[in-house]
Amino acid sequence: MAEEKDIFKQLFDQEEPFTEKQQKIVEAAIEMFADKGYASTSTSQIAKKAGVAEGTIFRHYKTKKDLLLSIVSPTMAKLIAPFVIRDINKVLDAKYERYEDFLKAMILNRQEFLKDNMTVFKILIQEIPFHPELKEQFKEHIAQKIFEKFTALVDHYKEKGQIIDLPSPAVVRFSATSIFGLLLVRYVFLPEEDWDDEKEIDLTVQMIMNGVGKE
Amino acid sequence: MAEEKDIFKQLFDQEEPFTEKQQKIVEAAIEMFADKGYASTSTSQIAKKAGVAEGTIFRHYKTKKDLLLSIVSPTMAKLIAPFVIRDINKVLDAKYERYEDFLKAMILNRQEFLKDNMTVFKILIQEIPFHPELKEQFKEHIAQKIFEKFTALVDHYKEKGQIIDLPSPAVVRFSATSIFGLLLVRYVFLPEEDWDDEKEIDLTVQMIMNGVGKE
Amino acid sequence: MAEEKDIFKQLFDQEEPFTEKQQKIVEAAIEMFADKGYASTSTSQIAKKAGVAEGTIFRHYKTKKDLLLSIVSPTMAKLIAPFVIRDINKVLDAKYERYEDFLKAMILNRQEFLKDNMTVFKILIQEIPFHPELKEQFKEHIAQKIFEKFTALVDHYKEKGQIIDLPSPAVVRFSATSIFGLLLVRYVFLPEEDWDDEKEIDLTVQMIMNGVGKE
Amino acid sequence: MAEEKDIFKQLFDQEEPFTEKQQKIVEAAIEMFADKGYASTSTSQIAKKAGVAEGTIFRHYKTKKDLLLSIVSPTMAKLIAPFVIRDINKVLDAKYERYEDFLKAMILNRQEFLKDNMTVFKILIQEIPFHPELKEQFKEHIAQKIFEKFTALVDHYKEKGQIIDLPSPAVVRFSATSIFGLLLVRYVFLPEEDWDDEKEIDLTVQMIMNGVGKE
DNA sequence: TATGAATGAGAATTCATTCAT
DNA sequence: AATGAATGAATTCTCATTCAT
Repeated sequence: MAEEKDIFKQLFDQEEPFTEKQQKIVEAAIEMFADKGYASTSTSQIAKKAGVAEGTIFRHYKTKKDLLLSIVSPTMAKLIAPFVIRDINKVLDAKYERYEDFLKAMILNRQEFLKDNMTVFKILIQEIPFHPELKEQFKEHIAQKIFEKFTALVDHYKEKGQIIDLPSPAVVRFSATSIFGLLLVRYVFLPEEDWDDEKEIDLTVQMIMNGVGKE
Repeated sequence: MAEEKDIFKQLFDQEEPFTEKQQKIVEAAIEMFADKGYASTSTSQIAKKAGVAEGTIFRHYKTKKDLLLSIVSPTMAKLIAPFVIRDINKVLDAKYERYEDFLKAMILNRQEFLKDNMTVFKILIQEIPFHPELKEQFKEHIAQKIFEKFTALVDHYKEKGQIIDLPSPAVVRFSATSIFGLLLVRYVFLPEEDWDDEKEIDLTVQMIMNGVGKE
Repeated sequence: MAEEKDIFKQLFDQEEPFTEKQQKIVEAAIEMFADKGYASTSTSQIAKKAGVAEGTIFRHYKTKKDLLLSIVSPTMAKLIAPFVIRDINKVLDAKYERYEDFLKAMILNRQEFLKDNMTVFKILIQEIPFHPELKEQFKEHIAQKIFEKFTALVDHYKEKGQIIDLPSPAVVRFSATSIFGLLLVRYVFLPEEDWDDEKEIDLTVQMIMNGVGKE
Repeated sequence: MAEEKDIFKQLFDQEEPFTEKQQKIVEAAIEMFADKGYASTSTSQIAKKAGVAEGTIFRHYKTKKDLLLSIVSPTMAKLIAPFVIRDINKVLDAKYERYEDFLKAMILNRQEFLKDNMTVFKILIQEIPFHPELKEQFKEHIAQKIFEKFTALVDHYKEKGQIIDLPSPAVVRFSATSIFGLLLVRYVFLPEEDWDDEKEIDLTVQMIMNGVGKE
């Protein structure tokens, strides 16, 4: 289990040194952006919550939008980190013989990541529609890459005779939206409910496999 | 096909008469709210786009938020219309013997509705997180009701031996997020792509059935 | 004397209707821009002096710079009005047989104009160096045009044998800076001194004529 | 030519030693003040252009205005240096028998000075209107002194029968504004043009002499 | 019903200056 | 001497809302 972390571990960890105040600003901003949305959060409110002068925010971030991007962009990158490693197929081949093992490992891993980044993820989801740059960034760098890799993966397991003969894109969309749906509901829509995460994941994987798996 | 409309037909149709200007205002607001978000759209921009004076907006809507609610609330109501009719089970019993027939009919119907209300639906999805009243309204009146009815439906088809023995809530969540995922991707995330709607729906239903269907 | 006004009368008089508040804003802005300079005058100070809300300024002028330009540009146009009338030579021919008569009439006329527009003229002079658009506007539309017309005029009086055989541009520059110098000192640098305007003008014309006149 | 330098040589040469950073700051400030004006140049921009930290500026100059004055005041003093030497009349008597010789020598000398200090001179001219202290300083110490000495000079040459019988102040103003006009146009307004300096000066002197000279 | 000028609270951002290191 | 993070007052500009016409 520990070794799985190796595969999916976060690839981008080079954070610049933050001053104490800057840290406070980012924390305050994350909390407020998630709560009320970027557009409805004023820099003066952020400053007050962070316990700094308003000017201090603009010493570290040229604009309010810069602050948003500095929060959201790294998370976007980390979100797809597991999919950008080279030769993912070979690695998976060695590690996960069955599609469902891979699915479960991946869900667990991304869930772990989301648990730690739930708030920023919420901001990401909420703000993407309103910021063309974010949308673009997301589409080109994230959605595209995940889709490609995932399709390759499905092809891979298809060849091994584990997946039924449906168009790979459909399988991918189905698998992805199933997982995305679970995580969205679990962490964004109804985070306050009691969840038996292990069981939910098992069920989801099981149902996906029933849907696309071959005997 | 005409009869299906009977079941899912829209229940709330009592619109007050709009003046021409008011119509223009609402149209402009819908377009801009969907595009840039409620908080980032100014009443002056709406007025300009609608070709009316700024004051005119406030003749018809006491506040900017009133304008938002007047747009979004009716759509929320209509969205669940199919699920609030009494004795839905009996009706379904008579009409759709199989779970998958029901699923397909429902998806087709809601898709039709979304096609006509895509923009407002987008606004609804985008603004819910930022407006506690909307969130509350949505949770209590919409999600709750759909979940209840849907669970009853699943129990209904379970009794008929068409659904495997998983906890009904899990089946509901799985079915719902699969459908919701499809519609979300289709109409909110990637509306510009070319879609073979009929086929996508069939595939989705098929996979859901593979996931939860018996035999 | 009244007829001279005909020749040099202001050509651009189409002012849009100002609201009372707008008038107040412009008056306050003119006074303060002249006194402290554009950059050192804040819109809140202008608003206070004009007795309006700060927002009102931006209802009438999109930006602070717009306010400046709306004040300065028309004056720039009016300043050269006398030189843009067609067939100025013919008119002059009929009216002023001698170069010095023309000079005196023109100085008197422009002096009249400056007396009425001293403050805006001061702003113009002071702000031109700091605003590339103004500089450009001034160079291309004003300086250029005056220089051309003036050169033609000098040629005209040269042909009549009234001006000595120096390069026309030099004569123009000398005449112009002599006049400009007088007006600058009189109205911008030392407006508070007691001046015998008639006499100063006569002296200046006399010295210019001594400098460039024949015989 | 070397001896002329004696007469007009700069009187104030005691500059304090500048650190390298300080030098950079002053250079940056001069360039930016001349370009955008004092009020529109921020200390942070100066710091960036000078390649120093913002705080460093305030190590050397208590305030931003101090920085301006430290740049502008010495130039103001040097500008009138030639006129503050005692017994200028006697010196001139010995050196320049004719008014026009004196004029030409002086213009050449001041032109040399301006050529080396054009940028600071531009700042001086541009900022005087906005800073009462500067204005005061200029009027009392500069304009006043030049005017007095110049008047004495004109009287001096009048007695020698070289200048016609006009009121000396008028002659002074005329001569001064002619020269000032030339230098202003040459170095502030149109510095980029090609100038035949020698010739322009000769022409100006000639025209002044025609204007005020006897025979 | 419709207008649009006017408002004042508040938004993002800039700025000269201070101070601990 | 030099730094650069921090400040808070001030600046330009926006915005939802009001109201006399």
